[in-house]
Amino acid sequence: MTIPATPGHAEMAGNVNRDFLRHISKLATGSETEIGMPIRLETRRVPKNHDVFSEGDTLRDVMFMREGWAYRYRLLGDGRRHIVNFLIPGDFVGPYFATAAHFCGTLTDVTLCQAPRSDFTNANRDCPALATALEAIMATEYRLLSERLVSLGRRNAKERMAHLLVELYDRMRRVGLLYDNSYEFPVTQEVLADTLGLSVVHVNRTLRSLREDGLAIVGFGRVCVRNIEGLMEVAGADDTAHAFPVHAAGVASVSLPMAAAPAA
Amino acid sequence: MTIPATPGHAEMAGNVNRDFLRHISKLATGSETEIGMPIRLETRRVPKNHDVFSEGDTLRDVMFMREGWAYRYRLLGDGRRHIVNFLIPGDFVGPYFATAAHFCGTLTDVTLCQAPRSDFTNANRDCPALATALEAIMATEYRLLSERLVSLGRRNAKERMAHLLVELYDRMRRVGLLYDNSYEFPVTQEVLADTLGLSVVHVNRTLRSLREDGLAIVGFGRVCVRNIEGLMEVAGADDTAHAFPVHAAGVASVSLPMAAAPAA
DNA sequence: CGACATCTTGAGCTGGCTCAAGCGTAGTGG
DNA sequence: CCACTACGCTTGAGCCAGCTCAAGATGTCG
Repeated sequence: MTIPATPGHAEMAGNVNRDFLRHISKLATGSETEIGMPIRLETRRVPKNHDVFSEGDTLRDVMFMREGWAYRYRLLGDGRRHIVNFLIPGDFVGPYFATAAHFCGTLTDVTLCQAPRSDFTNANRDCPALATALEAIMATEYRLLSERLVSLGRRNAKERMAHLLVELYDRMRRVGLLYDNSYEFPVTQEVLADTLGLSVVHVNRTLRSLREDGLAIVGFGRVCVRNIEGLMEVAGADDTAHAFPVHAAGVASVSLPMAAAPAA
Repeated sequence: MTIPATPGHAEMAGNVNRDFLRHISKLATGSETEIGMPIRLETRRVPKNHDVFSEGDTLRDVMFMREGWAYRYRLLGDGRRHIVNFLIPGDFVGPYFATAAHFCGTLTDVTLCQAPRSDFTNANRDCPALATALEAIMATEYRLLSERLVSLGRRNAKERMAHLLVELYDRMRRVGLLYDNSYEFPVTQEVLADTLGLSVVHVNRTLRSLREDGLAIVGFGRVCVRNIEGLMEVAGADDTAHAFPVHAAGVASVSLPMAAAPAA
């Protein structure tokens, strides 16, 4: 579950998220490297089932996922929980702001790389490409979030589940963590329920239904996609077409200078 | 429904959104003004019930709401619609990206101010405060969106409705458009349904229920809040406490230099 | 005045919920 | 090495929040 930083990834130029990931990856290889500006990326480990930070925390550091799975969540007064988003290797953990607007918990042991927010802001100012890349990442997150919103608002249980599985299929593929149409998925049905706004029982039945339709098998910490076209169709293919590409014309040409920075 | 740019707003210093609003307001007063960098803010009008832009559009301009109500929405293949967000005066319309990820439609006649994305990017680079403010705006939008996500995932119809009304109460108040605990609300029950993931019929019953509880009266293009504490309690006060403040320590001290720019 | 949009209410239906029970597996401590 | 516990998965049964269908009222605009 480590970000592969092999030359094989060079073909994926033009994708900011991926370029940035390579960048992060390279930075994280050595314990600290320069980005034109002095940014020290530290490595931090958080064990499984712990919070990385809590709602309301003031955070000195900006963070990226290096290994493992985490999730953003919020709690309601009476104990109800809603999971906003999953975080996989390469994802920006944030927060975008010095004050965390949500909790962040781990599903597995997690390795983060982090840098003081102030350093980051400076580098951001002095390196337009970095700023653009970050903007792109934010835009992508916004897009994912609104896509999820559409799911909860207007899709039924099966469609929601299919949509989530396709989204993660795509995200895992982008970071080279898709193997033979399957990917690691350390997510219990309870967590899934809190993500999709369903009950655990109904999540179970929905997964069974997808399995019986030969679309995907979810369990034992993995998702095995049997029929990605079918899954996308259930998810609402028209919609996902716009949603998943990270891209964007205006950013495709960005090449992060620090991606070429030598590892220490 | 015009952004008031009266001195009375000076007391609200420290709130980026509001500072920025005043800034936009001032800029829009004259047809063009300088922001240290040459940014020409043009005014554009879009009539009621029209799209400002469509999903997939490549947009030359970055836009802000000056007057009127609009909304971001997405469509599913079979015609289902989901409304992601409402846009009120002072809001950044975006898109954050050159390619629109959603439709943007108007609920009333709308006046926008807009500037070419390229100009904006330059100004953004040369004016750290502007960049920070934009970042804050994005973070706020992200927060609103995840709050809405929690609503759709884990709140029932009444809670969702109350939450939305409180959110808008707060946003309208921030831009000085709250009058005697009521605000303009040019939103049909159908639009409301597509926002909250409910049916029109159930929206109607939910509004009746809130009315009968003496919490809020929604209709005739207005929301009249009768009992804001009660409404917040139904919405889940604990949660909203974190959600609504735009603020954030790290940004509170930002004072946009161009906010002081003289009108033409 | 006709056409259309919006709101309202009743009546019956259903997708997803709750409650409850059973099962397999992974620790954990004696 | 074997209880014992805890957690996650699975399935059945009954229920209900919110849905769909239907019809009428009201307003509005050309």
